[in-house]
Amino acid sequence: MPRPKRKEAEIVPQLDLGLLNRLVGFHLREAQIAVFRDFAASLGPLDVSPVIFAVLALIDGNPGAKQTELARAVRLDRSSMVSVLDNLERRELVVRQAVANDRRSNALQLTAAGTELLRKARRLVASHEKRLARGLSVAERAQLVALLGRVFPEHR
Amino acid sequence: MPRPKRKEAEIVPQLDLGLLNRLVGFHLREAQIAVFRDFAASLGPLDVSPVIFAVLALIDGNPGAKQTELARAVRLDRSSMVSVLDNLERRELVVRQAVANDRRSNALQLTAAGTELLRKARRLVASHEKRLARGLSVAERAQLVALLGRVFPEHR
DNA sequence: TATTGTTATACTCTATAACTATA
DNA sequence: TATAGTTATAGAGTATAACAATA
Repeated sequence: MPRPKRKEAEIVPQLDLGLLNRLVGFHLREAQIAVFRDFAASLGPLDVSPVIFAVLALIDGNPGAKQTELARAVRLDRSSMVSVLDNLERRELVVRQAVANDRRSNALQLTAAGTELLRKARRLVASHEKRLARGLSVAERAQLVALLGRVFPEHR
Repeated sequence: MPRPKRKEAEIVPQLDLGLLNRLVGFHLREAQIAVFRDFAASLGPLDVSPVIFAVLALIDGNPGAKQTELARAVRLDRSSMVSVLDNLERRELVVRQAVANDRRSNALQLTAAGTELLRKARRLVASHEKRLARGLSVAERAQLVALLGRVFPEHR
């Protein structure tokens, strides 16, 4: 059986990254671009972005949460959260419910469809996470999470 | 001397992050937002974004680099690199030079002003990096960089 | 045919400021 | 006065598709 012809090792000239190679910020951006693209490829068909996934998961874990609380948790401005929730409500995944004591606030709840979509999304996110950390052991992945959590802790 | 009145410990209700807390992608986004904001606060006055800094540093370390090579190195589309370089050329930080053998390509070079701006930017980036990793030891910071470099290695 | 740079275009994401209704 | 949600608006950043010049 003949050895399969080896594909030409396309020599793509790579630039010297120099000092960039030592910067946390640079690698953070690189990693985030790759992760975001894989996330989009995997969850895009469900029309679920990272922010939407986070919002659905947060409402699920904190039923009755207010818009401003959600906004703070995902680091968006209150006004930006409005369009996210408009989107989710239009898709009948979330409802804004009236709050008894405070007629200014909305209490957010998942609909049955929202819960169901979240269930599907969670499965896709789980395999996405597995993919992105394919080269890391379980301990290394946990350590990456821990180290990331210590970047600008004063901003949390 | 009277003990200074302690500031009220503002009790801000925090949502339960649930499974988000275990996701690399979630923490990556959190960290990047914080890092980007500090970068902008520090280098915004110089009108230097992360991409612009990377491009200046890359041209400095790879004089004569072509636009497409730069685009690949910072993970932008060729067409997006055009506006970045239009910006830098308008500010007389970079010049597009003709290439002898290939009349399709441009060879990028820093001007004296570009070199000088990069020098200032490097100093600001150095203190920015120090700030973001304030809570990490030197070894931990290096490990964070190493771990980030192993996220989606197949995309590099 | 393939590559380099370019243009026109459009889209996504997000913030700011000002408004309203409540508290 | 302060807060919750909203609206109108604008800006940054990026990609896609099509094109001309050149290889």
